[in-house]
Amino acid sequence: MHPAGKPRRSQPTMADVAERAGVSTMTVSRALRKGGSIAAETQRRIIAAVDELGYVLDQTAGTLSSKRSGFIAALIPSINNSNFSDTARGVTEAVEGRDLQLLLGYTDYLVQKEERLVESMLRRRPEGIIVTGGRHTERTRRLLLDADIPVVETWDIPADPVGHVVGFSNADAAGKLVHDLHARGYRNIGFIGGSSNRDTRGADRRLGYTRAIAELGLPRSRVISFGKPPISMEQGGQAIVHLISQWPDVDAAVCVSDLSAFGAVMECHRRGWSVPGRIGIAGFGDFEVSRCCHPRITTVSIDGFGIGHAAAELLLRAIEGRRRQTPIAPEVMLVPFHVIQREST
Amino acid sequence: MHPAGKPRRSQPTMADVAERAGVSTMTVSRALRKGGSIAAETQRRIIAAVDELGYVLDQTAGTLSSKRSGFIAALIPSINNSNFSDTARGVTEAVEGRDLQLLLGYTDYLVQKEERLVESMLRRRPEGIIVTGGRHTERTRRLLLDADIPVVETWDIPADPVGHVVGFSNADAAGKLVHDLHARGYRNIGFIGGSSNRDTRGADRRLGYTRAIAELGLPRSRVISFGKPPISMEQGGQAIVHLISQWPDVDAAVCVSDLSAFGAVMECHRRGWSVPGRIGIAGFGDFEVSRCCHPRITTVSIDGFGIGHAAAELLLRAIEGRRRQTPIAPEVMLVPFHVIQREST
DNA sequence: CGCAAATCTGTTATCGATATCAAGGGATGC
DNA sequence: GCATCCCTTGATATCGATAACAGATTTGCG
Repeated sequence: MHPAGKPRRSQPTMADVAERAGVSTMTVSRALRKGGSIAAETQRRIIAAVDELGYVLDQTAGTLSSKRSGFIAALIPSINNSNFSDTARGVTEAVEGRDLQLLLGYTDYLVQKEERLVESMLRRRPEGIIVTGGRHTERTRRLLLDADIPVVETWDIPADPVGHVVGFSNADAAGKLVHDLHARGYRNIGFIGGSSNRDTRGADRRLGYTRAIAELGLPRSRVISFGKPPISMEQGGQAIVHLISQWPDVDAAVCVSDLSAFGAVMECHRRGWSVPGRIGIAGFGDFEVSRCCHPRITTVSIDGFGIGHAAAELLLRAIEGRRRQTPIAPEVMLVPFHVIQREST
Repeated sequence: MHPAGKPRRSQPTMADVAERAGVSTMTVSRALRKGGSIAAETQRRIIAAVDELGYVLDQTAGTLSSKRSGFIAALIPSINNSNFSDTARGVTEAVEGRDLQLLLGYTDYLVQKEERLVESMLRRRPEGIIVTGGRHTERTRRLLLDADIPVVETWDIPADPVGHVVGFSNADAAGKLVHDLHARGYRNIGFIGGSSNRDTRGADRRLGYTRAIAELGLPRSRVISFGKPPISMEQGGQAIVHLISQWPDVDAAVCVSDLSAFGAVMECHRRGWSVPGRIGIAGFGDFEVSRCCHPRITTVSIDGFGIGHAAAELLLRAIEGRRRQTPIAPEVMLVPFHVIQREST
């Protein structure tokens, strides 16, 4: 692979390339980046030297001198949730083609972990950062503000945003779902969610449920809190059993996400409880599994990909604005949600 | 947030901290990293200065002078597949606590995209890299070899590994599944997969299926290739309809992954075809949906988390060995797979 | 033909940290 | 009491690229 007789001591540097091509490092630098003014012949020679040496640009050094790291950070709660992986894809696709790289981090729904991640991201001087939700530790807020880079919060409408926002009200969305169920005749509606507020969006959905129940004057709210959020399919199955045994008159269940809704539907199936005959079940998030299973599950559709894409576009505009010395004003972008009526209710 | 009357011009540097604490930058550097010899009182003063200034270490500069980037790269095909997200979690957890950060990339099952990703990762000089599968472009191989860092290939057993390996034979695993179905009395076994070899592991599974069919002397193989890999739940549902209409005597279907198997099972349900009465359906990967749906789906269980964890451990050992000037020899670690017999066959 | 503009390339300084070596000062040992 | 060692701190050089400016060459155009 390497020229014999000349043992490589370490990675070749730009100086090695420059020497081989008979030019200065500055010329090499220009040849390797678009937009540099350089003679075609010189460029050809340099590219050849790069190939022969197997040279790979050291972006670390470049970042230091140009003060542009060339990457943006995005933090999402979980890699396993298709809503957030859609968002990550949206960000990825929006960033594609630009000379920016995406660095992803997973907070595991924990604000403390978010704080550690934010700091370790900032150490690498991202040009912008996308976070999920509006609840952060005090120190996280301070870090984000002091970092002096554009910030976008997603999947939520924070009361006191750190920077820009691309999100929706989880409470309103869940409330809308409850109202729709009510309109279809359901009266004893329960809620299935996780047993802590760790998942703040889940907590907001429960809030929206409770509020809607009150608005509609329905009997006291029937809430099953089960398992560490985000709750799984399996836990959804267990929770529906609890719900029905605790309040036998329940005629519908709103689940904190499609995963638990799916688990609930399948468990009912297994026990011979008809869905929606015995009980209607609705989810949240419009995961593929809800579209595909039998019966198909009523849910709230959120365009996770769109959120990611819009957040990234907004971030890029903000970064661009800052580069041009014309910062843009903080924006709050509301994304729509839709209740999708399917076979399970 | 900032001290009034003293407008910040830019991010504070270590020199600012040093000045405020009345020490040299070298002392600040030592105070901020574990293991530096430093007086407790000095450290306290420095930490105080850091807090007051809101200083965040610039790791870019640190990387340049210490020649240690402090991160490892991992490339997986897709963020949406729970097998690979499990692997990513395994890597994350193995890396946690060490002073290493994980940078994830998604190849979208495309070797060309992998090549671009590898290069852009290498630009940032990772200390090691984990890739998925054993098929790469020539240039990717060269980049990885020239990079002179530990490499681990996962989820496969490459014929000619680039570095270390943590994987299993997808062909053998699929073959085992077919043999088990045969043992249970199935004779007309079909296969449902994607319509290209873009997903190399999927292609290997099809190969294992074809080989097993030949070994068992079963009638010619019935393969439905449907949709761009990785095929979705929805596509699995469409494929099973094709399979049955094309070969009405088929009595079992092996699906390239649990997602398509699930889609197939649900579609059968919808059409009133009993599973496994009319047809047995098996998947691959042991996704949560297969454990949870009704009927539960027979599948091949692979410990994706374990693969990630083991790959990271191996990589860390290799990195450590290299630091100590005692490189470790290339290792091939086989991970077990199990056919899990469930209700769908 | 001549001068200005455009194109291409090189020199020098610099980004912000850490490696390395050296030195000051107090504790310890004999 | 003096040498030795350890602990702590600092000075200087350096990592590998790019910014900014300047110089050299070519091109454009009246």
